[in-house]
Amino acid sequence: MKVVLPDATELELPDGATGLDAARAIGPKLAEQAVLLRSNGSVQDLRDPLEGGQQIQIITTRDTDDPDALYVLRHSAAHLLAEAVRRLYPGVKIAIGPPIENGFYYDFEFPEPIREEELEKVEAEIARELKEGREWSREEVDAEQAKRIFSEQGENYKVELVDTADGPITLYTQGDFTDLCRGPHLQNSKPIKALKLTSLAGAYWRGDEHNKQLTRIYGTAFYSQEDLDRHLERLEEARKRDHRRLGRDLDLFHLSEHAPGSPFWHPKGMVIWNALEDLRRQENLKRGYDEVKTPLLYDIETYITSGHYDNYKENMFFVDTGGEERMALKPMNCPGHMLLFGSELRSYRDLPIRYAESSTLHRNEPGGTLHGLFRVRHITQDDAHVFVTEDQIQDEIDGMIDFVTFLYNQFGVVARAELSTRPENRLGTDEQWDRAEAALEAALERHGMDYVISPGEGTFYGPKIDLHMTDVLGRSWQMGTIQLDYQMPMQFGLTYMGADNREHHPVVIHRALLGSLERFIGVLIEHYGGAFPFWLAPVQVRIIPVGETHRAAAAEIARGLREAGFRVDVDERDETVGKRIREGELEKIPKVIVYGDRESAESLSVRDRGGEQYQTGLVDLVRELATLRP
RNA sequence: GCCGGAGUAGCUCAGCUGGUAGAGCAACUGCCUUGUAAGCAGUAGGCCGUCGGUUCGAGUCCGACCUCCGGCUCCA
Repeated sequence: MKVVLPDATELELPDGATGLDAARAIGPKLAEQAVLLRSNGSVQDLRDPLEGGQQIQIITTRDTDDPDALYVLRHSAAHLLAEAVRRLYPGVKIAIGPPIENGFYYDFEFPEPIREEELEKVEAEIARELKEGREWSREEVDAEQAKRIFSEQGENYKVELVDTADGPITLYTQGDFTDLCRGPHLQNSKPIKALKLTSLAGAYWRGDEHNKQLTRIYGTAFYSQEDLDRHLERLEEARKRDHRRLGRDLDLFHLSEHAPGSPFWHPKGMVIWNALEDLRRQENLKRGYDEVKTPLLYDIETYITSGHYDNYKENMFFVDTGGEERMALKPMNCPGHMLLFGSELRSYRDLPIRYAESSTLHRNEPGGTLHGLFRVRHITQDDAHVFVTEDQIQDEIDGMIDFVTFLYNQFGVVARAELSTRPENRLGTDEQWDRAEAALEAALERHGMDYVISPGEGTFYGPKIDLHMTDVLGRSWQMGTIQLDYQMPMQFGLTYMGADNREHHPVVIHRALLGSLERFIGVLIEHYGGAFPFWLAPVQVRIIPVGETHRAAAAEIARGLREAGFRVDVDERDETVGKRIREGELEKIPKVIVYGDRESAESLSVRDRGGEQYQTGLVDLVRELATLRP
């Protein structure tokens, strides 16, 4: 048979030859360095037989940055971890151990809980394995055989995996350790030049909290020590952009144990908050939304009607009013907006009705989930509920996608869109779902947005589009959401009078575009690394008078800039110019003006963030700064 | 909520096997009169997260709780 190499030449091989055979045919060095085979974009184990006509590419230990090469390396590293743990902890059961972005993990059920300091011991055992060297062999077996092997070893998790596996069952063996595994794996452990166990965590078997919680050991591995060092450096750099750290360093906000999950916004953080609010308000008005304000506290009856009492109680804060009655803080704006819509007779001529509101929501998020500004209990969404007829859905969704694209473009942030479709348990007719899903998808298509479909992940009341962004440590957070809802208007008995002189239920679209202001600001802080663009910067211009005698003139310049609408402060502390410049730089202020004997209002000395300097007059500076506003 | 880790000055962190707490930066005071990323000196600052226990004695050992950090689950 013949296979095709990357340079389009053909290689003649005997039938049944493997990737490794192909590598040997090309050269012994290549065979030695080979780690896996890529064929038409998918990866394949070197020990797999090839098919005639197949396009092949041999990936080697020199492809140290190739994601697939790292993947296979880390997958094999995970097996070394499992072998080590099994040797050190008799009675341990092994579950699964895949490679992940930036590393790998393996889940175990330990007979006795283990502590983080024991990882060193495990690491030492792996080092010993690496020193001895391990070779992987691959074997294909049938399900019965595999189950027998693993039940003899008492590995019930593996037995369960075999039961749910599809396709051929493969086993990989290194030394005296055999694992159920799809592969691919390295030929041997030589390419693993750097390996580090990073953390210990609990993880539910099959990701289901009703199942037993296993112990997960995380680690990472590289083709060289330098690569590992670089990776650790990158992590360190990422931590410097962490919004929690920058929030304190730049004096934007703080969190207190007296109000867990509820940020205290400092004056400088409030500047950014208000800039977002201004943008939101201005655009909402342009796009036909009406701003409303509805109560924070409602009686339980309201939440029973909305379904929150049955479905969301665990996450709500209840308030004892002193008498019989209990009330609850709103976790969402929808019940209020339903009551508002229902407070008057509505005509089809009134629709769409677009209620926008960004008041405070409270959600009692579980303690272990709180996280800086990304997961809070005090939530402020740029929320809106739009009441439409079915015919208006398409245009309305379209407008929302346009809106959200506009907003994200203001900051140069990119979100990943996800379309969640009808779940098993749902309300409404299939025809309604067909139309609703089609409307969402058409809007995404029309705007040329990349999106993935999550089948069955819609809410029980309708499909939705969610927008996700990633933080500085690679964690994904949901930002904006657009949800179609046929049900809540019915629960609240909302109607409008149609052109046919009959009552109809409106459809409601729940939508938050930035998502929560808290989370969005968290993303912005990390996105800019604290160096906000001029229009968002809490302090836009700082003036540093060189000496005491320059303070009056500096104050005068500051007054002029403030009158022109800029945020200016003057650092007239009795510190050296060098020190004050350094601090301005650390505070990431976009423009620093040094004012001394050589300067005048006609000739100012301006320093850009980063160190670039130029001379300009006050009038020209005002003109320049005005162009930096959106 | 679950698993692991951590809470010492405003911030970053030292504090050994138990013997009454320390540095740098910040703050304050004085000197210097400052020119594009840290001038010099001094002073002050701590219920060692909270509560309980062991001990002659606890920052240090044990327990509970609170908060934070890394995961899991859940979510904007």
